[in-house]
Amino acid sequence: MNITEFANIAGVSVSAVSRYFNNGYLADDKRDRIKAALDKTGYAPSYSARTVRTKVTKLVGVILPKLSSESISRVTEGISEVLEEEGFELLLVNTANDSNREISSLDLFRQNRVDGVILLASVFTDLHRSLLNKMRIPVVIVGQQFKGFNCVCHNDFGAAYAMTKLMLDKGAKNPAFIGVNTEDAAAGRDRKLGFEKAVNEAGFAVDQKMCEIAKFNMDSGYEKAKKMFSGRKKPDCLFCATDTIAAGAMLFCRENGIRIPEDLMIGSVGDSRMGRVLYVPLSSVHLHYKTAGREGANMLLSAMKNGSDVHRIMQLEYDLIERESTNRK
Amino acid sequence: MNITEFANIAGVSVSAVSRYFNNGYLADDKRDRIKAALDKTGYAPSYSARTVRTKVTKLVGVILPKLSSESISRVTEGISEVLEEEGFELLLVNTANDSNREISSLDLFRQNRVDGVILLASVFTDLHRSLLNKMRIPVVIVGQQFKGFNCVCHNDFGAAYAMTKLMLDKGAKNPAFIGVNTEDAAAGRDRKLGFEKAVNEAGFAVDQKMCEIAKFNMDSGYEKAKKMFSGRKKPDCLFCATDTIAAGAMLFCRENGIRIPEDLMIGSVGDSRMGRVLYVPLSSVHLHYKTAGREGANMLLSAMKNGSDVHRIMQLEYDLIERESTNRK
DNA sequence: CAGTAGTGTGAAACCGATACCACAAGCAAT
DNA sequence: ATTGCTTGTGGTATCGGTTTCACACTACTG
Repeated sequence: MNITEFANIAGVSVSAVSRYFNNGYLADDKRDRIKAALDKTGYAPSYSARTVRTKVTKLVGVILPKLSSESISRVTEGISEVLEEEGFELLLVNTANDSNREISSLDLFRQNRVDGVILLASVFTDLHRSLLNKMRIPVVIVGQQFKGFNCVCHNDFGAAYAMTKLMLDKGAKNPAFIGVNTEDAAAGRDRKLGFEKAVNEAGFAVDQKMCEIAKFNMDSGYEKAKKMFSGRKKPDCLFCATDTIAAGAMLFCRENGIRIPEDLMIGSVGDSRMGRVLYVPLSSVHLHYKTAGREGANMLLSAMKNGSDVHRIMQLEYDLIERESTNRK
Repeated sequence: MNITEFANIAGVSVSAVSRYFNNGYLADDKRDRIKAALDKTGYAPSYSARTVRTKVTKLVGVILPKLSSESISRVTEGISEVLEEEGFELLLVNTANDSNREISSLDLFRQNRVDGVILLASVFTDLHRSLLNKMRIPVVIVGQQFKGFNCVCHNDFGAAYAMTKLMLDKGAKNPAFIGVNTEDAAAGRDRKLGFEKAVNEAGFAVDQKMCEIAKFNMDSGYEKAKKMFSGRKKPDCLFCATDTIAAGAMLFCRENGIRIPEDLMIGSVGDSRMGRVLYVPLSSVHLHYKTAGREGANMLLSAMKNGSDVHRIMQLEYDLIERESTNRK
């Protein structure tokens, strides 16, 4: 059923039906007739036909590296809360950490498929920059700081610094580090830098032999902890870039009789739900993921409304959460 | 830029451009000219215009109750893997456990917005049934069994039965239960029934005073465990409908000196990542969430292709995972 | 009472694509 | 020589809406 057929059934003109769904220049009797016919037929106008004319899709593209991650799904939840409130729907693309997929979906969105894009990516390249510059619709990047674009990010540096400092203040002398790929500027590079700054400020030199790079999963955390403890020098505090990595490292400690926090303090970033219930409750740094999603969505909304070319960067702060794993003395 | 303008720039007819993007009846020289013009102009055809004519959106609507749940995000990941492979994109609606939102988004999808729908809902009502019957596009339900519709579900009954039986076989005599709302036929009702069957088979009567209904979160699990242990009769084994609830219950046990598994065995369903690293590693039942997503997507794909009216129900099996929390004797 | 602002109307143009059409050329099989 | 099949072609109708337009009718305002 299309608008013409429906208009005939309702006994009004096509224009009247269109006006019914849009502005209000319509007499009450026609409004009633249309409402009645609507109940009877269940007619609903076609989104795509409308979009052809208006160029408005009421869709926002969300590009993310994976779905089954607590931090990412919290961000997404924040995004969806705000956007659904405003009548937008989410076109989700899971790139599975594949950079090509990121590029190709940005390219897809470049067409009149969505009104705006929210991008959660971990690694940004020049290719990203040139593609993002070509976008004719607003884009907001969440979780990373990428100069010249709208961003909502966390204070990853500060978070890592604060957690490392906490452990050093408690008397640790041999700090160790398990991070992630430093091409990831937020979770990789900045958290490493924050760790290093705290170590240096405490009067120590960063021993790169005590620094490992892991993947974003538990097994990798386990393996890196194993490697670290196989050396001669034993660390007495360990900073992990994510809770998941820390959980893996803890697993190794438990199996090998390394007591936490007596022999080794452990702290990380992310404050995931599991932290509370680990065999030693994990000190972590809470990042406001959901807020980041909400703010990113708000930023996008205002960019879509005003079409402004001004780019804003918003950095969210953190909360240090102390639990048993750093509770020495 | 539209197809006409682009065709002029490329020096070919509008039809030629359309054919370039669709079927292949096109001479090589024109193909080359179009390719060159494409590089120069960056033209891309409009999806909505195409959809008006073809009625194909290449979009699948996914309705889910929340995003930040490990099981749901694993299902979604499975869905996205299969559908993106086939060139479909996901239109995600997060209903935040709001049944009205479920209804309204089904209604939205009823229009020509998507080619098919995957529905992850926990509670099904008659309203759902009537609305689903009105859908003119294929729908697949994942995680629940709803007669008369395409479903991919888990053996929730069997999973709960197996876990409870495991604990009873180890000698437990006072089984307790913390479940979820039984309006949720899968995680609520079936897991309760599975528990009850195992208890009855072991020669005990189910004591409804030892059965609590919790929400899907850790704090709720904690509270219900507290309530349960405040009574005179103390359970010696506890089945929880989800790992998260079990984790909350464990938290209570730890705080109150209840030893696991010596005083209380605990087992649950879901096999989430945290189970391995809880202070007592948690026995659980692995459900194939990601596979459910993949199979649901496959089912939808074939329904969209064949437009078949035959409804299939696929039930996935489970794997019992034994860890410390049930390791008595 | 003229002027004008606001409300209301349906026909027709328009949005940007694809499907259909009639027709042509090349080639192999009858 | 005729036929049938495949490949290739551009013009145009069509998809299902919205926006524009010219015009009509009221209700104020000065």
